[in-house]
Amino acid sequence: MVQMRPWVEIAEELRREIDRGVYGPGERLPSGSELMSRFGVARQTVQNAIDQLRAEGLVLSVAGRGWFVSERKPIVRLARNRLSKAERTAGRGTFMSDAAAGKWKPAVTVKIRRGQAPEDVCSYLGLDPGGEREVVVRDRVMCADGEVVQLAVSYLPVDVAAGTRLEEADTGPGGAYARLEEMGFELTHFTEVVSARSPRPREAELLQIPFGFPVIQVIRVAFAGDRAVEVNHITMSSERYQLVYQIDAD
Amino acid sequence: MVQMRPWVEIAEELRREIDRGVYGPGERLPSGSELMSRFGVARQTVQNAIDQLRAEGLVLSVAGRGWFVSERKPIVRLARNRLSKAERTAGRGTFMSDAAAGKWKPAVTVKIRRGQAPEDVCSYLGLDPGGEREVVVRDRVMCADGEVVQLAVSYLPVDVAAGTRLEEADTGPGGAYARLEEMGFELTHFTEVVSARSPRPREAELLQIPFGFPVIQVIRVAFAGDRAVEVNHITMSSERYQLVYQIDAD
DNA sequence: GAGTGGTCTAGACCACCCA
DNA sequence: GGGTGGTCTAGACCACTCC
Repeated sequence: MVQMRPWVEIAEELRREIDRGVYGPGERLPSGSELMSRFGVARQTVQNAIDQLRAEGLVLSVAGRGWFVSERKPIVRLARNRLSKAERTAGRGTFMSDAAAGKWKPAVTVKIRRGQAPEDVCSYLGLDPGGEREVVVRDRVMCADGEVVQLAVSYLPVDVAAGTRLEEADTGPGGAYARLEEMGFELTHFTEVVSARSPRPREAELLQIPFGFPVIQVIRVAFAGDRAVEVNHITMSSERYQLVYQIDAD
Repeated sequence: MVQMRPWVEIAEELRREIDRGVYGPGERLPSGSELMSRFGVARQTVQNAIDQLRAEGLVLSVAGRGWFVSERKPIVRLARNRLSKAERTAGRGTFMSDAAAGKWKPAVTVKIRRGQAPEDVCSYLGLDPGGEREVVVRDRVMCADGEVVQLAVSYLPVDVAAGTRLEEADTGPGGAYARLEEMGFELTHFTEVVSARSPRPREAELLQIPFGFPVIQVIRVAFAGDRAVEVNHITMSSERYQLVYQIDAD
C-alpha cells in the first residue's frame, strides 16, 4: 500500500488536510517554496502534486498569487425537458431552455459553412464515406454570463438544410429543431452518446478550462422517425456541467 | 495564434502527423531521444507533449517499449433498456445486462457494510444530515474479462435494506432492483446525473487508467414513486465507456 | 547491456500580482 | 522589487523490455 512516488504522497497528504479543514474553501495553500522545504523535494515535484489536486478540482491556481482551495463548483444542469416540444413551441431552443432554467444570460456566436462530414457523422446520416459527404455545418460557441461554456458543431444533410433558414446564423424562435419540424420533419426522439476526454489545447483555451479538467462530449442525433436529420457534436467543460437524464422503468 | 509554449506546438505537430497517417494506428512513434533532437528540446518537454496526446486518448505508452498510436477504443455501451423490468425479470442486473450485450465475461466483488451516508446521498434519501444517517453500503468492484472497469457504491436506507437479501453479497437473479421490487418497492423511474473528473490516484490504480484519462461519474437514484430507495455512485474509465441515452420527443 | 519511458533534482527564466 | 505560479533545461536514476 506504500506509494513510492513522492508527488503522489504529497498530494494525498494535502488532500487529507483539505478534507480535514486545515485549509478551508477559498483559503490559500502554503507556497511552492514552503512545500519544497516542508517535504524536502524539488519544485517540480511539488508542482506535480498540485497538478493532481487541480485535476481533481480540489485546488485552483492563480498566477502570481498562490494556490487556493476551490469553492464548490457552480452547476449548470441539463434537464430532460430541454428537448421537449413544449420548450420549442414556447420559442426556446435547447440552450435557451437551459439558460431560462439556470437564470443566466445566454449568448451564441454562429459560423455557417459547407463542409465534409466526419466519419461518425456519415454513418449516422447514412452518407457513403467514399462518396459525396457535403453537409451544412453550424459551428457555434455558446456563452453563459459572458463566459464560454459550450462548443457545438451541428451537421445537417444538404438535401434537408440547403437554402433554408438552417443556413442562416439566426434560426429564429425555437431554434433549428423548430424549423425542422415546420419543414415536415417531425422529431420523434434523440440519442445522446456521452463520453469524456481531456481537451485539446484549443478547446482548453476557448472554454478556459483549468488544468487537467476533462471535457464532456455529447454526440446528439435527432431523429424524425427512422431518419437522422441532425448530428450535433457538443463539447463542454466538466467543471461547469452536469448532465441529468431521467429513465422511466418501462 | 502562435503558441509560445514548446510542448504545445510539439503536441500539435505530432497530432497532425497522426491524423495525416504518418503514424498509423498501433504504430510506434519516434523515441524520446529522437524527438528531443528533432525539436531541439529537453526530455521533459517532449514528455509534456506526449502526456497531452495521451490525455487526449491518441497515444498509448508502454514502459520500456515506446509510444504507440492508440487503436480505436473498445466501446462498452450502456443502453436504455439495461434498466428495464424485462431485463430484471430475465434474471439480469444492470451490469450483467451490459455484459450480455457486449459479449464479455463479467465478475463482481462485493463488500457490504453499514456506514454514514455522504451529504449528497442524505439529500436524495431525505435523511437529516445532522441526525441519524446510517445506511447500508454495497461497495462493488466490477470486472469485464478480468479487468476492472467500474466501481460502484450503493447506499440504501436502513429501514429498507436491513436484514434483507440486500445485505448479502449475492443479491440473486435480477440483482438488487429485483429484490426491491419483490419487497413491494415498485421502481418507477431512475435519475442519472453524469459528470466527469480526473481520477484520484487510488481510482486510477484500480481502473488501470492511462495517464490523464478522466473518469465518468454517474450518480443514479432509483425511485419507487416519490420515494428514493437507492443512490448509486458509479465511477468508470472514460476510455472504456460511452453512455447512451435515448430521449423521446414528448 | 543497450534502449525505452517515467520521474526527480537543481537551477534558471518568464509573467503576473501586490505593496 | 520581492514573491508567486509555470515552464524549460540538463543531468541523473529507476524499471522495464528486447536482444
